[in-house]
Amino acid sequence: MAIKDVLKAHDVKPTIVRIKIYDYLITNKNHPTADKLYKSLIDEIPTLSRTSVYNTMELFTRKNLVQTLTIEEKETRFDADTSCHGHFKCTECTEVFDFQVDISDIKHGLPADFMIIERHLYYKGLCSNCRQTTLPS
Amino acid sequence: MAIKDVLKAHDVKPTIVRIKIYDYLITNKNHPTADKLYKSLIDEIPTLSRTSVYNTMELFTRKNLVQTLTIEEKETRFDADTSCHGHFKCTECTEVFDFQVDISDIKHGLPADFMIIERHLYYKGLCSNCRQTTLPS
DNA sequence: GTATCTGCAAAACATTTGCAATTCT
DNA sequence: AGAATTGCAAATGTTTTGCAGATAC
Repeated sequence: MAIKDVLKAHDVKPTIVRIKIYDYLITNKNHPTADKLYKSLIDEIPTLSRTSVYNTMELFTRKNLVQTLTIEEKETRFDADTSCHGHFKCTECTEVFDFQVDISDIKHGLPADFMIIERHLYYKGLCSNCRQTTLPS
Repeated sequence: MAIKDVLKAHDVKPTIVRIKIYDYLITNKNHPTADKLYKSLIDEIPTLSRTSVYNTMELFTRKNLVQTLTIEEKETRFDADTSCHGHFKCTECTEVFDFQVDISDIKHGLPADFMIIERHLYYKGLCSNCRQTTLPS
C-alpha cells in the first residue's frame, strides 16, 4: 500500500511533509527524536520547520500511526510500529532496539477495575557491540 | 533504622536537605517530580532551592536510594522503592500507582549477548476512581 | 474562497551549569 | 582552614503557542 493510502486509511490528509516523515519512519526504523527527524529531512524539504515535525508527530500519535516512546527524560522518540513490543536502549551507543515480547498477559497486582490502555516495557543495558567494546575482559 | 543511617548505609552524607527529601519520599509514596518535592518542602526548609533538589535526586539515583521514573516526557518522577515493580499512570488524575509484577523472567526476543541492566514496565489507563467518573455508563 | 497546513519568532518549562556563599568537621 | 554542600542567576535544550503566510480542494 502506498504511503499516502496508509495515511488516508488513518484519516490523515497526505501532504508532502507528512508523507516524507512517515516514509522516513518506516524506512529507517531507528526511533528518531523530533530533532533527528528535522535534521534528517531538512535537506529534502528545505522549508521544513521543527514546529511542523512536532505538529505532525502529535497528529500521527493521535491517529495511531506511530507510538511515542518515553525511555529517557528529555528525548521523546517515535516508532511507526504500533504493535505491542519491547524496547531496549543501549546506554553506551544510545541506539534503541525493538524486541518481540508478549506482555499482554503478564500477571500483575493491579486491581481488576483499573482500565489498562497502554503497556510499555523497556530495558536499558549494553548491546552486543558495546558490551564487547566497553568490557573487553 | 533511622533515615540518617539509611543514607549512611548508601554512602550518602546525611544533611538536612537530604534527610527531609528522603523522609518525604518514604512517607508519601507518591512518585513526586522535582518540582513537587521542591514545593512540598519549601515551607519546612525556606532556603531550599530547586538546584538542591536536582542535585540530591541525582545523588540518590547514583547511590541507588531511589529509582528514576520516565513515564511521561517532561516529567521525571522519583520512587524510593528500588525493587522491581511496575507503575501504572492514570491519564485522568495523573496519579502513579505501584503494582507488583515479576518481569525478571519474561521471555523476550533479544539476542543473548545483550546485557540487560534495568527493566521498566509501565501501564497507562484509568484508575478505579476515574474510570467511574469519566465513563459513567 | 474557505479551511487546513506550515513556519517563524517568541514563550514556556524542566533541567543544568558556573560560581559564590554557607556549612561542617 | 579545607572540603563538601547549597543556592542564586543565567544558560540550555526541548516543546508549545500565536499568528501570518502559503497551500489545497
